Amino acid sequence: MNHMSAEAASAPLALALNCTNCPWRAMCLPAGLAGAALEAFSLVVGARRTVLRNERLHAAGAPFGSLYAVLCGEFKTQCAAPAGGMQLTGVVMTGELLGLDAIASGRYESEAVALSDSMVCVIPYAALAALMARQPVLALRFHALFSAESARRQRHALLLGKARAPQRLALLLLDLSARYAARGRSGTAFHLSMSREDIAAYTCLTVESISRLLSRFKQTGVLDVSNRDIVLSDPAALHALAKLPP
Amino acid sequence: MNHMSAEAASAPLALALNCTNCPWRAMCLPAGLAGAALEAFSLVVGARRTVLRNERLHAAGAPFGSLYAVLCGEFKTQCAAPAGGMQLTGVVMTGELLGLDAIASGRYESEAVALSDSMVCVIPYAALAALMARQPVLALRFHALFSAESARRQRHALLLGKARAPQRLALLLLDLSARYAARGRSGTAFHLSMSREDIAAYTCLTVESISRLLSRFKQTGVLDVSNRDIVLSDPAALHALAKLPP
DNA sequence: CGTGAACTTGACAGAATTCAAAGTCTGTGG
DNA sequence: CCACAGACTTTGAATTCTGTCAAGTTCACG
Repeated sequence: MNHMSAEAASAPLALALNCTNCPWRAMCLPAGLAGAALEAFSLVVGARRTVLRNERLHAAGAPFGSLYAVLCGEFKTQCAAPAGGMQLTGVVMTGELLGLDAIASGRYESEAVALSDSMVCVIPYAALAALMARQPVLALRFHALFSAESARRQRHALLLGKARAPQRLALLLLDLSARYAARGRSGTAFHLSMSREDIAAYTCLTVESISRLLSRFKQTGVLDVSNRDIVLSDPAALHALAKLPP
Repeated sequence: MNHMSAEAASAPLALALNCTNCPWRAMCLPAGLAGAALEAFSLVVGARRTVLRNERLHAAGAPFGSLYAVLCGEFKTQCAAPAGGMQLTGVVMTGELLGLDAIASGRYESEAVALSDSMVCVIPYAALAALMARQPVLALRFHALFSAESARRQRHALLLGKARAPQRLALLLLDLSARYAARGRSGTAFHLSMSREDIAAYTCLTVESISRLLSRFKQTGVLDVSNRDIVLSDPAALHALAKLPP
C-alpha cells in the first residue's frame, strides 16, 4: 500500500485549510460563493478527516449527520446487492460530495470506502441547512449538485441497462478520463484506483469479463494496460466502442 | 383513447383546487406543512395543466422553469438512448414530482409523456426557491424528495445491473402494485398504463422477452393477464421471483 | 524467496436478443 | 353496425453474448 503525500501533509495543513484557499473550490459545494458568504460557509465545515485506503468513511445504514466533500483521494460508494456481493454505485473524486442520498431516510444508503488515501471535509447537515436558509445562492448550488447526482445515477442506470460489456467498460474509462482531465491531470494516462473486482462491480460484469475486455482492447491497440496503469492510446476508438449501436 | 373523468371535471375544479384540500397533500411536496406555510405554498403553485394520453408535458432539453406535481394520471419519463430507442427512466404517479433532474443543468434532462389523461400542478422553481428560504421545513421536505429520487434511480440501476429478466419484470410489477396500494387502489388487480414496449424500455429488455415472461408467469399461476389488465393472483410467488439469487 | 491474493486465459453452458411470422386489438371510415 | 388498416402482442428458431467452472500466471507483501 503506498501512503501518498496527503497523509503526511494533513497534519500541518489541517488547521490552515479553509474553503477560501481550497484549490477545488470551483467544483465543490461553495462554488460561486465569495466574500462573507464564502467565509460563513467555511465556518460550517467542521473538520477534516483522513481516511486511508480500504478504510470506510461511513457504513451503510449509519445515522446521517454530515455530508462529506472529498479534498483529496478517491472513494467508491457501494451497497450490498440482494444477490450477495457488493454493488458499486459510484466513484467519487476530489471536489465531489458524499452522503447526498442519506438525507431522505436519515441514514446513509450506501457505504463509502477510500480507494486511495484520502481526506474529506465534514459538513454537518444541520448547520448547512441553516446557512442555506440565509444564503439562497448556496441553496441553489446545493440543489444543482443534488440534481447532478441524480443525473449521474441515471446515466449509470442507462449504462447497465442498454450497454453491452465492451461499451460498459469503455464508458467507465472515458468517464474516469474526463474527470481526471477536469482536475488538471492527464486524461489519457492514469492509474486505476479501482481493482478489477471494483470495475466488475461497477459495470455489473464478472472479473473474468473485465480481464478479457482489457486484453482485447489492448490487443486491438485501443489502450495499453499494465496492472493498474492505463494509457488510452486511441481515445477516438474508445469513443467509438462506447457507442451503443454496434 | 378513453377520456377519463379528470378532464371533464377539470374545468370546474381548477379554480377550487388548492393544496389545502388536495387529497394527495400527504405524499406531495407540501407534506408536513400547515396553516400559513401551507397557504403560502399553495400560492406558489401557479396553475394546473391538463395533459392527454401520449401528450408530452415537457421535452428533453427544454429550458427549465417549473417543477410539476402530478395531480391525477400517470407519466413516463424517458430520454433518447444512444442506441436509438427510448430509455424509460421512471413512471411517475399521483403526488410525485416531475422535473427534479432539470435543476442542475437548467434544462429538462428527460421528457415526460402522459400514460393516461392527466393533470399536473405547475410549480415555478424561482418562486419555490424563494419560499424555501423562508420556510426551512419546506426546504427539508424538498431535499428529502430529491434524495428519494436519487435512491429510486439507484434501485433502478441495481435492477438493471444485477437482475435477470424475470426478476426485472417481477420487481416492476411489485413496485407498481405497492404504489397503487399506497394510493388507496387495489394492489393486486390493476390496469397497466404502460404498453409492452414501455415495459421493455423500462426493464431494458425486448418486447418479445416481456411477452414471453408474462405468458410464463400466467401459465405458472403467478398472475393473470389479459391485454393490459393484470391480476397478481399469487403475490408471494411474485416476491419469490423478484429475489435475485436464482 | 515464498505465500496468498489478484489477475489472466480457456472451454462450455445458459440466457436473452435477433430475425421472422402469425395472431389480436383499436379506432377509423364506410 | 360492420369491415378494414395499422399498431400492438404473441410465438418459434437460430445466434450471440456473458457467466460459470477450472486452471494457470503474475504481483505484492512479509
